[in-house]
Amino acid sequence: MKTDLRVVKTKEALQEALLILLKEKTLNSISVTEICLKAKVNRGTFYSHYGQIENLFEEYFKEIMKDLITSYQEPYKHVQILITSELNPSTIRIFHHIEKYKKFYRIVFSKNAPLSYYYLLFDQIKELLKNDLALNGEKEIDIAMISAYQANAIVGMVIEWSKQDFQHSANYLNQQLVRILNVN
Amino acid sequence: MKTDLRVVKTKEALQEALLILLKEKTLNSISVTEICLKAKVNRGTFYSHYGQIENLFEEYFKEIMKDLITSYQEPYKHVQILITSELNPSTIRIFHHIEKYKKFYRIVFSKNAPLSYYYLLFDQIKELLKNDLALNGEKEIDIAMISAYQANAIVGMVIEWSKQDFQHSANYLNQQLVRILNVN
DNA sequence: GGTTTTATTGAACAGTTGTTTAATAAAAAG
DNA sequence: CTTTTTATTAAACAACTGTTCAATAAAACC
Repeated sequence: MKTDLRVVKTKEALQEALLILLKEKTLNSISVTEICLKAKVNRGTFYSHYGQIENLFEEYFKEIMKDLITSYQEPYKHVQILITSELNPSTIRIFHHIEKYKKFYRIVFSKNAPLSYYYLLFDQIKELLKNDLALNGEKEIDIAMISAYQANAIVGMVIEWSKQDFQHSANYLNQQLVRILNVN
Repeated sequence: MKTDLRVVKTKEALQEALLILLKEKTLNSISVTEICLKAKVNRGTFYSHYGQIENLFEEYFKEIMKDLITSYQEPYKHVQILITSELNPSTIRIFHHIEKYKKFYRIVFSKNAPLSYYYLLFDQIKELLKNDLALNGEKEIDIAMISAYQANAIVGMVIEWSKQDFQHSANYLNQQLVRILNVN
């Protein structure tokens, strides 16, 4: 099962066309026709690969998710002493990753973005946190539930952050997270 | 500034048409043309009021949000065996409300639903929780952040719940929430 | 009840959508 | 290099979109 070169080419062309158009206008003012025109790809070909523009963006967003994983796993390095013992230091990197790609997260968190983008982020953070999850003999806890709880709590902060157009620094978010966790 | 009777009538007609169509097919297979045909309303009139179908559903969803508020504020009755350590009396009402309207929350949490629905729910829960928020002299905590954190944590559980098509009971969700809060 | 204001209508518009078809061109396989 | 396989293309399709316009009808106002 090789990947046909033609497929790779057209997908790349469509990806790039979308990125170019996103610099000029908003995601849902962009039409399929327009993307295909810029990518020099037949409209039928677009539909056979993606079906809708959202799926094209989603494919790009998956690349960004890869950066989230590596960012999360990369320990300390960029952190300036800050940390308390209460906070899992890896968590820290999530906010920095988002700050780095805030241009795209503005789209992800915009009102008419489909939930599918949100879910990609949510599922990824859930997965990352799940590995670090230490349940001290709490047998009755539904792992899926507590992971969803913790992951989405962090995304909640990001939503708040995005609503203020990412004015705060990533470090501020970390600081707040530490304090919130200490309240409980 | 009175509300013109004609406006009320057309909006009601459009609302009802949407609800009827939602029983037959999914939200994004429904066209504006179709709604207007069923509502006996001119397409131009639809556009002058809503612009897109999502806004029509949003208006309906706001009605459901009113139920969330009254549900949350109404004193708790439905439980037979009341174990105080296992019950979080305020949040259980949120879970019951969602269970009651799960038919609509399936739409709200579907992959291609716009984030705007999510935000309506999130903002409402945030608001409800904010009133009950007791910060014991934690001056440095950003109220907006901790509210977003807590509200979205609960919504996170609901996402997980919806991904299992609301198979669990509202009581199960609440039980889990209590246990999760005790871990911290 | 008569007048004024304003929401709704119908019709038309160019443009987009999503799908399908046979023809073509490009890659893979031998 | 030749054959086979398969992705892409162009063209055409009915349907839907979003917008605009003057004409009409229905409320609001006094």
